[in-house]
Amino acid sequence: MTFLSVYKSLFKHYGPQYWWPGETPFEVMIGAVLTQNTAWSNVEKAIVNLKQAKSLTAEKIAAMSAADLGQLIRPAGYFNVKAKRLQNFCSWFLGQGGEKVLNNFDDIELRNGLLSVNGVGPETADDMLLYAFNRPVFVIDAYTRRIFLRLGLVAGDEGYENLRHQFESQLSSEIKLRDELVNIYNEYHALIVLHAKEVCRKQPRCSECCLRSQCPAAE
DNA sequence: ACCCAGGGTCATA
DNA sequence: TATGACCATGGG
Repeated sequence: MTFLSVYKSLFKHYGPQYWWPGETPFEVMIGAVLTQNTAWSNVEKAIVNLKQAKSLTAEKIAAMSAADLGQLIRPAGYFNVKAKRLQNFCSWFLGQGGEKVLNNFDDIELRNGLLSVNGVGPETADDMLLYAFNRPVFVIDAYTRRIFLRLGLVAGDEGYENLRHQFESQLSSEIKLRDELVNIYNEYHALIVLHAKEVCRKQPRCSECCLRSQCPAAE
């Protein structure tokens, strides 16, 4: 059993997800911060507010007061913390020269830059790298840990980087074309989130799970 | 009324 | 390095 075979099962069962939900790369970046430990339905409301206020740009977010920004993103929760984080990110984004310049950074350089922003941790940075910048990074989240621990493919207590490299080294050894690898990382993470939310939670019956033939925990 | 959600930072030991 | 406290809204 491999990471690739699990991916194939999920893809066959659910089909492509075409993530990330967002109209522009910048919207994806903002959504990545807003969705930290928060349901996506709440993030959507915050993004609608930002759009209605015509404030979904790095310039506007960096310039407005933290209090005003906090009110706009309030439905996303932790609004005081996230207002500051969004401003930290937008200041950095503008300081680097914006999207045009950042697109020329290599993968490592861009990842380190994102991680240097206070409020952007490994998962948020990888969401941005994969879904806004189309870079080949595998996103690890709580769902990924749970599912693959259950499948017996990981120990479960590895650090973030360790786990990410496990997925990346194995998948990149099987998929040679960069664009194809990016596409698989993109769909894979989306499928993991979908599977965890829509199936494991609502319908925790192994006999109905599309991964049952690969899962030691299934009857 | 309770539980959790597509994390991250900071203060302690 | 490794825990714990803290942040906060909205849906099930």
